[in-house]
Amino acid sequence: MRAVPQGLARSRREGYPLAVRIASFNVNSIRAREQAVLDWVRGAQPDILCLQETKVEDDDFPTDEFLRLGYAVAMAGQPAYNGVAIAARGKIQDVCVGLVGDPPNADRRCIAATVDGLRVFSVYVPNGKSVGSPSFVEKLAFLERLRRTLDERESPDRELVVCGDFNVAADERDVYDPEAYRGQLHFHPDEHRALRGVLDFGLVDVFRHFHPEAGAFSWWDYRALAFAKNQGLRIDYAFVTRPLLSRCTGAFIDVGPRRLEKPSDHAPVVVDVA
DNA sequence: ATGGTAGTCGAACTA
Repeated sequence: MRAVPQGLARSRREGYPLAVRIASFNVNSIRAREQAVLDWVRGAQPDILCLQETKVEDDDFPTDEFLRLGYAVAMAGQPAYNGVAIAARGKIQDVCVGLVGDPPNADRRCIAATVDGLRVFSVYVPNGKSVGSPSFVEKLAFLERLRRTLDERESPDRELVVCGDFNVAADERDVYDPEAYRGQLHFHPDEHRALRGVLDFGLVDVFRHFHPEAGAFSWWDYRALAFAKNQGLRIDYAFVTRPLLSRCTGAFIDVGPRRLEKPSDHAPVVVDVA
């Protein structure tokens, strides 16, 4: 009997490339959400899970709990704010924290790693606070540095997935009320330009590739009964290079966790690869 | 309703 994590046996198909389920989940505190996230992992069985807004220093991350489920974890955390991680059933290699051109002591908003030959990014783009604010300028600069990081370190000709909370709704279909949001935070032309800059590296929005219809959201404000009224935005994405897109078999947003008591304000995005 | 709720940290900040 070999000591192999359960998931690997499930993912490997003899004579075929690895079948992989990749997920991205802004958990809004991994400590507040620990049981909800672990329960979701047990049910959805992702092979690779990108986490955002873990809001915890690395020593306090529930690493052992993930290990018990068969996942290794690479993390880049800080106290109280931000924090990203990648949990995976496979071996996690070549971990890289931050972006090319980051200022010293930058917020922990990006971690990259290689899992079974697949390059994975978990990204938490700054919210931006309000259009034109210093934080908004930093949001645009972050997206530019992400593009620069991809240019300098990765290739659109190789299999790569960039997962995360981008805090930008890509087009009208991603906003419950596009006319009310036009020009506002999350739906501003400057944000769209910056997001397009990232995608122009050679990335495709996998969920949108499989679901062209409007009205699928990944985030709902905690306030004003936004979830009950389905007043949401789609701001969480899995972007993949063309070589990886050709192996993708489907994608979905799992609203289940958003219905629970004390949920994250985001729902996980899931991508399946043959 | 320039409000509303949630998380961190123990007042105010971020989202």
